[in-house]
Order: sequence, then C-alpha cells, then structure tokens
Amino acid sequence: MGKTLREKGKGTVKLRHAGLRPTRQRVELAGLLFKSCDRHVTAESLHDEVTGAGVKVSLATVYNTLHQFTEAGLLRQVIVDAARSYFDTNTGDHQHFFLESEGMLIDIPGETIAVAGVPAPPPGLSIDRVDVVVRVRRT
Amino acid sequence: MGKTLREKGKGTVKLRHAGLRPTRQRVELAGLLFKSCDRHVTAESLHDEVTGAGVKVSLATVYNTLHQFTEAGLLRQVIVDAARSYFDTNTGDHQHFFLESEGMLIDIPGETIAVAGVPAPPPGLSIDRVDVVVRVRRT
DNA sequence: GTGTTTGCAAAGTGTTTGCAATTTA
DNA sequence: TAAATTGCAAACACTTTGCAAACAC
Repeated sequence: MGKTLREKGKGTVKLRHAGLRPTRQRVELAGLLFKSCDRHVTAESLHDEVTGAGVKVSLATVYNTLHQFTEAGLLRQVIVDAARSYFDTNTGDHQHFFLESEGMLIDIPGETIAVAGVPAPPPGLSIDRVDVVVRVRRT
Repeated sequence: MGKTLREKGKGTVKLRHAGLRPTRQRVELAGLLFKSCDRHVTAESLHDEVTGAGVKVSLATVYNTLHQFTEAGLLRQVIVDAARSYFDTNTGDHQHFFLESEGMLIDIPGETIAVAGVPAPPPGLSIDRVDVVVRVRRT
C-alpha cells in the first residue's frame, strides 16, 4: 500500500488495452472521461475540467489525447456544430438531442429511434453510418 | 435591350422579395446558386465559382451573402463536417448522403426517409428539426 | 538507453468584423 | 443625399504542428 507502488486502475488497463502508454496525462483524462457513464466533452471543456481538478495538462495534449482515444475506439466524435468538436464516451449505436444554444448533447439510445427508407447510396458508395440529430430549443 | 437598361431577372425579383437589395454581388451569387435546382456550396467553393466566372466578389461578401440568404430562407445551412459550412439551395424537408472524403453532399427527398420513435425531448425543450446524415464512403 | 509523449508557442484554417470607400434607391 | 453594402485587412476561435525537454519502459 506504499506510495511507491503505482496504482493500476481501470483507466490504466483500458489504455494498455488500446495500445496507449498510460502516461500521467492520459490516465488523468481517461479517469475523468470514463468514471461516469455517458459523457460529452469538447477539448476545451475537458481541459477546463482537468485543470480545475488541479492537474496540469496542456490543451494541445487534450486535443491529441481525444483523437488518440477516438482512433482507439474509446471515444466517438459527434458532429453537430460547425464551431466545435464534441466527443462522446458512448461509442455504441445511439443518436442525440442537441441544444445548440447551450452546446448540450443528450443521448438517445440506439433502439429508440428507427430510420426507415434510407435509399441505396449511389453506385460505388456504401453506407458507413446513419446519424440522427434531433435539434431542440428552449420552449 | 441597351446595356444601360439593367436586366431584372428572376434573381433580382427573388432578392427584392427577400428584402435584400439586388446589388451586383448578390445578383451574381443568386444567379449561380439558383440557376440549377439543388446545389450544395461552401463559401470557398462559391467564391471560386464566381471568381472563375470573371466576377469580382470578395470572400467576406460571399460569407455575408450566404448568411443573409440563409436568414431570408433562400438557403439552408447543413452541418455535416466540423471543418466546413455547407449551404443548400434546397430549403425543403429532406436529408443527405455525405461523402466526407470529397466533401460531397447528395440530397435525399424528405418523403423517402422516415424517422420513427423520436422520444419526447426533456422538459422545457421542443424539437426544432430532425436531421439525418447518411455517411457514405467509396467502396 | 531508446523510443514515446508532452508542452509550448507558432502556424493553420475557416470565419467574422471594423471601417473607409462605394453603391443603391 | 441618406442608408445599405462592399472589400480589405486585421481579428477570431478552434485546432494542428514542430521541436526540445521530459517521461515510460
């Protein structure tokens, strides 16, 4: 239980599994991202969060890490706003509500929504994914 | 038929109707945008096009014009790519195929696709629009 | 030790803005 | 002429990159 023994929590294992060295920064960010279930972050919001927690990680590293996690399949990028990139810790099949005025994303489970009638793509193209964004506003 | 008489084509009328002064730039851009049916442009592609046609319009004016046209309901903004803003001359109900590698959008008529099971939004929010993006790739 | 990762600051990209000059009505 | 619009260049927000120092194994 001494301090000399490095703790290897879930985060570290997850990173190893993804082929990423569990550096201090990556472990901290993974800790924040994956401690609760479904999260939606931007590079800046995550940087603020990690900084607020008293941990020093540069914004550039946050960007790099988010992309590495995305490539590793730990995150999914969500495109709903031209100005910002969102990353979703839920990598499964699902859709989103998006409240633009507040930059807020809310998950909609994949089974909930059914998209019917998607036509066959033009020759030479195949479907990668069907994204549904339900844009909402304050009433 | 003299050159001194300004021609007032569809574009001009359309602009007047939208409460926009038919300036040379706006008339040129509207001419390009609305001459054929459904078009998808970015500020840059439209600027290249108008410039290529030998007409001088600044990029800033293209941006401003695209936004003015959008506010006037002549265009619709399509958000599919974090890096670029697309504008669609089809303002009716419809969805899109998006080929990211080439920045290409293809319309899918509104009646074609049916989205079922959209849950009620959280209290205080109401649905603005449901966007479906069918992301495709070259086979 | 050796290759990887980080942080900084600089560069990049797409977009917006301030303001004088121009154009429209 | 009065008000709207344009073009330029500078400013912007977000993101990526080059490279030396720090770190993981």
